[in-house]
Amino acid sequence: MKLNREYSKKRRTRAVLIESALSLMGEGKSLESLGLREVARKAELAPAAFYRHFKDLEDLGLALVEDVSTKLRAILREVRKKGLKRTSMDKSINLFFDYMKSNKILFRFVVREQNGVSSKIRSAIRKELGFFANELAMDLPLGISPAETEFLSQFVVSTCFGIAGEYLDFGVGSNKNERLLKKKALSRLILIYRGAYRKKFEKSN
Amino acid sequence: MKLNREYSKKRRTRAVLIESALSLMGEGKSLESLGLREVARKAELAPAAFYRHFKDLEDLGLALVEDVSTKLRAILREVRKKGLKRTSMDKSINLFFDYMKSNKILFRFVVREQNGVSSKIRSAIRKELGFFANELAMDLPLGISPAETEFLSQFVVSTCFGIAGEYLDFGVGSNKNERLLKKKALSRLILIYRGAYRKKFEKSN
DNA sequence: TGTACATCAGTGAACGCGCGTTCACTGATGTAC
DNA sequence: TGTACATCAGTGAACGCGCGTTCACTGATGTAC
Repeated sequence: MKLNREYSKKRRTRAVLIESALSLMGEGKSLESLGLREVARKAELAPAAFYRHFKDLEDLGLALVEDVSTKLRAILREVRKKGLKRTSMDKSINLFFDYMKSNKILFRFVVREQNGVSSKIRSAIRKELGFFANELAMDLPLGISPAETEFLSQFVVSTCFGIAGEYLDFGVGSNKNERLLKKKALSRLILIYRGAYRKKFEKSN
Repeated sequence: MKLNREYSKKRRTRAVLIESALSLMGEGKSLESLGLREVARKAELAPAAFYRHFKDLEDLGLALVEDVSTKLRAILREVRKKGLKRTSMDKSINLFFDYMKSNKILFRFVVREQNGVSSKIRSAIRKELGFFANELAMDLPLGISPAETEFLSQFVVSTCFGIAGEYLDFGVGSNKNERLLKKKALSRLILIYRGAYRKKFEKSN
C-alpha cells in the first residue's frame, strides 16, 4: 500500500472535488443539476480523474453529506462546550443564525437535498438530523420520559431547519427579514416548550 | 382571435405537457433534472411544439405551481365544507394523510421545489403555503390576536408540510410508518395548540 | 545506497448520445366578403 | 352558401454543444533486494 505523500495527496484531491461541488451548489445548483465534467473543471482536473475518487455524482453526494456532518457536528460540539445549556433560548437562536450565516452553503445543501432526488442522500441527511436531535435531547430539561424527550428534540430540529429554508431565501441580505425570522423562530420554540411544560404539569397532578 | 375548437385544443395540449412533467416527477425526477425533449416525448409531441406553450422549463414549472395550487385549494375547500371546524384534530390529520396519499406527486413536487433551484418557483410555492395558512387561520378558535392567529396557522402549515416530506419517504408503502407519522403529527399539533392555549390563559390573568 | 520493478493518480483523446434551439413547412381552423 | 385569404399549433430536419464514460498512457512515488 502506498503511504504518506501519495495517499495524502489523493485525499487532498478528493477534498478538492467535494469542495468544488459544494462551491457550485453555492452558485445555485442542486446536486442533480451538477455535471461530472463541471465539477472536475472547477477542481482543475481532467474529467476522467473524477473516477479515481467516486463512482458517480451520487457517490460524491454521499461523501458530501458525511463532510457536512463532520462540520456541523463540530459546530454543535463547540456550541455545547460554550455551555449553551445555561444560555437563554434567545441567545441560542442568535448562535444558530450566526452559524447559518457563516455556513450558508452547507445549510442550503442539507435543506435542499433533504427532499432531493436521491433517496440514499435523503436518508443520510435524515440520519444526520436525527443525530442532531439526540444531541439536543441531552440539553432538554429533565422531568419527561425519554420518548417524550426524543419527540420534543425532533420537533425542535424540524422547526429550526424549516426556518433555515426561509432564512436562506429571505433572510440573508436583509437585516429586517433576519430579525423577523429570528422572532418567528423564538416564538415557535417558546410555544413548543410551553406546550411541553404544560403537558408535564398536567401529568404531575 | 381564434376561438372555440382551436383555442381549447391548445389549452388541452398545454395541460398534457404539464401532466407529462408531473408524471415524470412522479417517477423520481425533480424539475431541474427534467429535460424539454423528455417532457415533449412523454406528451407525444415534437420537441419544438413545447415552445408554443412555454418559454422554457422554469416557465412550465410556474404553470405547474398554479395547477397544483388550484387542485390543493379545491381539496381545502372541500375539507372545509365538510365542516372540519367541528371535527376532532385526529380526524383532520387522517383527512390530510388521505389527501397526501391520493396526491403524492403533487405533494412531492411542493415539498421538493419549496427548496429547489428556481427562486421564482420557491416564492410561488411559499405564496401558496401562505394562502393555506390564511385559510386555516379562519378555522382557529377565537380569543387570540390576528397576529398570533397568523403566526399559529403558519406554524401549523410548516409542521404539516415538514411531516409530509417524511411521509413521502417512509410512510407510503408502510402502514406501520404511516401510523407512527400520524401519531407524530398529532402530537406536534396538540403541543402547538396546548402552547397557544396556555399563552392565552396567562394573558387573561 | 543503488537499481529494477510495481503501483496508481491523473492525462488527453476519442466515442456516441441526447440535449435545447432554430427554421421553413404544413394543414386544419377561423375570418371576411 | 362559397371562396380567397389569414392564423397558428404542431412538424421534422438540422445545428452545434457539452455530457458521461472508455482507454491506453505517463510519470511521480513507493517497495524489494
